[in-house]
Amino acid sequence: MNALSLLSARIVCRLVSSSFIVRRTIWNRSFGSDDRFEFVMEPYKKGLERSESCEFESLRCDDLSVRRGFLEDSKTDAGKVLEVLKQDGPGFDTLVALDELQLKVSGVLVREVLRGILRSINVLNKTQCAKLGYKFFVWSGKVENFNHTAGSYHMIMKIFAECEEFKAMWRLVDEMTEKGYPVTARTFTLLICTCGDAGLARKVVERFIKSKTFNYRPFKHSYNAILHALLGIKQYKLIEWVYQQMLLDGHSSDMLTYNLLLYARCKLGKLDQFHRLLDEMARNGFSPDCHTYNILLYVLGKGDKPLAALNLLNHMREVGSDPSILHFTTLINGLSRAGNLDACKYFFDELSNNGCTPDVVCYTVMITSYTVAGEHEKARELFDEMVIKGQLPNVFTYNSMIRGFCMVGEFEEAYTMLEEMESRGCKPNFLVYSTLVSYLRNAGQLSEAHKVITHMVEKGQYAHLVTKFKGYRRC
DNA sequence: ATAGGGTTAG
Repeated sequence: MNALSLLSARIVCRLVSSSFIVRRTIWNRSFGSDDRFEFVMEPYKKGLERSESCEFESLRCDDLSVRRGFLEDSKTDAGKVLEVLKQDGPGFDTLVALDELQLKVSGVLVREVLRGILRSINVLNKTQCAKLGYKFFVWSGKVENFNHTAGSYHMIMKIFAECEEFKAMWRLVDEMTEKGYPVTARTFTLLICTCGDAGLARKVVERFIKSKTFNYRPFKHSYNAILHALLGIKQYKLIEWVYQQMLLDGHSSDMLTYNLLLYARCKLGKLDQFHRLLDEMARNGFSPDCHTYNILLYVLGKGDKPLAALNLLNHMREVGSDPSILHFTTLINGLSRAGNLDACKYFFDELSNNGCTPDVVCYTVMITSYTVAGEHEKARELFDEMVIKGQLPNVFTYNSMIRGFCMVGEFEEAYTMLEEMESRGCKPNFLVYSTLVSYLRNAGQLSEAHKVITHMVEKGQYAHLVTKFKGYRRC
């Protein structure tokens, strides 16, 4: 019995049995809140304490403190540069002022300055940010004993992308090529992300495929590199097109190509084509590997076929490809999308019997499963449990919890969660704010929604994304 | 060494 025949077996089964459910240890809320805070802060502190706690290794300690000093100096210098750039305008010679700072220009300094500019971009200052960024980029590139890296090219390209200076991005790619910098998947991704229409995106792909300077390592050929980059930015439809180009160009698929295509087709929901490719793969003598199994588990989960998934897991063990925590997480995620919470719970309990330990991703997926199934209290319990077990919630976890509180209308608790993540050094991303704002708006709490946006902008974050809130109106 | 698991709401 192989995986392919298992998959085509249309076994529909829901595992609804409370006997599978092991009662979890529940966070004892009588712990003082300070205990809890300390507990959670611990892992974040670890990273900070490393340089202080190595007094017995004086050599390492010196290295680290020198390095830290250099980083801090670079940040201070970057601040000075940004101050100078702010004064740019008629009657102020920015380039002379930059020279007068007499700074030691380093890669770190350039990165910090460009990062600073990137952070400050908003709707109103785009043109100015692009101009200043480029002015600094050119200036620093001329400093003696300093050369830009491909990384700094990518940063200025990112600034141009945010400022919608697309032609300037292309000029930079030409410049990179002329000067012999490696044009990589990162360069490709930056360009493709700014393509509003499919036609333009195809042109970018064509240019990279034909390019003789495209550095597509570690992949065997540029097609796989491009397919992989497209998967990373969820451009599934383009993946199909690139795949067709690849075949027209006379390349044959390898294991990576098949897996990338399978992934794209399952994300597009094209299951017929998915199965066709799976058959073709088998015909060409390729056996499913751990990546393929992962995709298959997702498909079985999303198709609400827990029994078939169970069989596939057994099959994996038989062929010596033991399922890992990744496989269980993928499966639970799929089952959650199918709305089969009982099966999610079953496999979440089952993974420990398979030598796996749930990590932050797995807990987050399970918390999300409870949340979308409307079992917010269970989600809260699991959140507490993961903290006890030493798994550090991240921005995905917090977003899921915040969404849960919003769904049950507990906005005060959602704000508390937001404050908590901020105080623990977990920086909210745009999506976290977007979640809060959407739910507040839908609940008719417009002024509260506005407060969240103001809070976000005051934090100095994502000002350029304000217009991307759903139903945004200037008010 | 090199590819693999998780986000809105509509």
